[in-house]
Amino acid sequence: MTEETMTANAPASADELRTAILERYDSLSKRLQQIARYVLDEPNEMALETLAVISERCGVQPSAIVRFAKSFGYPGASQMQRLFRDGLLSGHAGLGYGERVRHFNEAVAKKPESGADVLAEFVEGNTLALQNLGQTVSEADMANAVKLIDKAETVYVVGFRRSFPVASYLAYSLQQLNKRTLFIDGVAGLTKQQVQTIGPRDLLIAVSYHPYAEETVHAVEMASQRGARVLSISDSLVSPIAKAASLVLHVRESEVRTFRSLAASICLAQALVIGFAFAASKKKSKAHAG
Amino acid sequence: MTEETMTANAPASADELRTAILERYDSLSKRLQQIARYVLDEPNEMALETLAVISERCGVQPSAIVRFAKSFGYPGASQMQRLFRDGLLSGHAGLGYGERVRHFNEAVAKKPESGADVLAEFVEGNTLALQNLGQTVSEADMANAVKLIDKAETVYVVGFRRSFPVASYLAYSLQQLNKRTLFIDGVAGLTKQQVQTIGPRDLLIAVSYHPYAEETVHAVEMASQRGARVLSISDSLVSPIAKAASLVLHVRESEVRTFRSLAASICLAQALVIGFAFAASKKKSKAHAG
DNA sequence: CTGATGTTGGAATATGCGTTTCACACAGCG
DNA sequence: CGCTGTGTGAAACGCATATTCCAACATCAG
Repeated sequence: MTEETMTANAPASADELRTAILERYDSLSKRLQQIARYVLDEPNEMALETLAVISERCGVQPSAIVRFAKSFGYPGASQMQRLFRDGLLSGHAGLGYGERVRHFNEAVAKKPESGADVLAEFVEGNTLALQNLGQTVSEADMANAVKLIDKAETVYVVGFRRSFPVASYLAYSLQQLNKRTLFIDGVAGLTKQQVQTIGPRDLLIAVSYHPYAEETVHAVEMASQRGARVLSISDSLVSPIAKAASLVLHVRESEVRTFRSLAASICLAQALVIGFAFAASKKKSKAHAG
Repeated sequence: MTEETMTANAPASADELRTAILERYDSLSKRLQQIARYVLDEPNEMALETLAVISERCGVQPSAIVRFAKSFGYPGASQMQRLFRDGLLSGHAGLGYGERVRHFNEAVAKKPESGADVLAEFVEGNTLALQNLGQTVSEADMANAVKLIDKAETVYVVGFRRSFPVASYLAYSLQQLNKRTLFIDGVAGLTKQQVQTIGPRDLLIAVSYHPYAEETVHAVEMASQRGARVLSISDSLVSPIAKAASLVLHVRESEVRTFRSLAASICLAQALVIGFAFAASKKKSKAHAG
C-alpha cells in the first residue's frame, strides 16, 4: 500500500511536519525526497504560492506534491499548505497561532449556551488579541507615542463609552507619574469647554472604537484646529479620530459573541505609560548629571 | 467613467496601497470605504484568505472587493492580494525559527528604553495572567456571580484609582444591557450619599486592589450593614473588601516592573457581563415561552 | 417630481486550481 | 524473458474561485 490515507496521525504543525520529514526522509522515493528538500528549505513559498508555482519551482509535477502530502497523512496538499500559513501568521510568538484562531472561531461559532465557560472563551480570545498586539504595533510607533507624551506640556485624555475605562486608566496613570494631565471626563457637559483650553504645545490622547462617540471626534477636530498634537488609539486607521492624528496606534480587539474586548487596549495603554515613565526617569537623571 | 482600468499607476507595495487608500478614502463610496477599512485593518486576512471568506468577514459581496481593487488601478482583486502576500513574506523575511527566538530573547533581556520592549513584556505578562485567570476562577464562581447580578434589583458599582477603569467598564456595560445600574463615581464627593441609598435587594460590585482605597472599603462596609449583597473583585481573598462580601472573585494580575496590569480584571469583568447577558436573555425567552 | 448618474447586490460566467486518473517506466523476482 | 508491483508524468476532470454583467436601487440636480 503506497498511499495510506491515515489522516488521523498527520503532523499538526509546521515544526512537527519538519521533524516527521527528517525521520522518514531516507525511506522516501527519489522524487519525494526532492520535494521534501524544497518543503524544508522554502517554508514561505509552501505557505502562500499555488501548487502550480511550487511544482514548477522545484521541477516536479503537481501530482507529486499531492502524493507527498498524502504520504504524510494529509487528505490533500492544501491541508499541508495550511500548516505553513498558520506558522507564517504566528510569527515568533506562540506556535500554531493561525490554527488557534480558526479553532477559536469555530468553537465560538456554535452556541453552547452554557454561559459559565464564557470566561474561558474570553481568556482565549484576549490571549490571541494580545499576541496580535505585540506583532502589529511596531517599536517605532511606541517610541513615537512616548515621545509625543514626553514633549507635551499638558496631556489631555478623552474617551467615552466603551473607551472610557482605557482613557481613565491613562489619565490616572499619567497623573501618578507627575505628568500634567487633564482628563476630559464629560462631567457636567463641560467637554467642549475643557478641550478649548488645549494649545499648540499640548497633546490630546483620544481613545475611540466603532461606533465612534461624537464628543471624542469633536474633541480631536478641535484639538487639531488649535494646533495641538493628537495621539489616537483606535481600531481603524481611517476612523474619524485617525485622520487628524499625528500618530495612530492600531489595536485589534478580540470579539466574542459581538462583544468587543478591551484587554489589548488596556495592555497597550499600560505599556505606553510605563514606556513614558522610563523615558521620563532617564531624562531626569540625564538632567541631573548635566 | 466609474471603473478606469489604469493598471499603470497602481500602488506597487502594501504600504503604498495603504497610503493611497488613506488619501482617497473620503472620496470613496460607502461600501468601498467599508472595504477600505477592512483592508487597512486586516492585512493578514487580505494576504491569505480567499475573496469569499474576506467578503463574508466584512459583510460585503465579492464583486465589491473586485470593484475596490479596480478603482485603485489593479486588473483584479487577486493582483491586489499579491501585494499583501509579498508584504507578509518580506516582513518575516528569511528569519529562521531559531534566529527569531534568539532575537526575541535578546529584546526581553536588555533594559527597556524603547516602548516596544515594554509592550512585549506586557503582552507576555498579561498572557500568563489571563491563563491563570482561566484556571483559578471556577465556573461555579462565575455562575454565582452572574446569579447575584441577575437577582439584584439595582447594581451599584464602585472602584477608585487603579480599579476605576474596571468599575467604569462594568457600570457602562450593565447599563447597556438595561440592568438598573448606579455607578458610584465619586463625583462631587457624593460617594457616601450614593451608597446610602442601597438596600437589601441590591448588589454592590466592589473592585479594589492593594492598596485598597478607603472609599471603596467604606462602601462595602456600608452596603453590608444595610443588608445588601456584595460581590468583590480583588487581588486577595482576605482583602478589606473581601471579608464582608457574599462572593469574592480572585484576580491575580501580572506585574511588570512594579506596575500591575489590569488586563485580566477587564477580561473577568467582561466575561461577567456577557455571562449575565446570556442569563438574562435566556430568562427572557423562557418568560416569553411560559 | 423626474431624469440622470453613480452605486450596489446577486446571478451568470469563465478562469485557474487541486485533485484524480491512467498509461507508462522501471525495478525486483520467478 | 515475462510477470508483478511500485513510482512517475501528463492530461482530464470537477470544483471553487475570481470576475463579469445587468437589473435594481440610491443620490442628487434641475
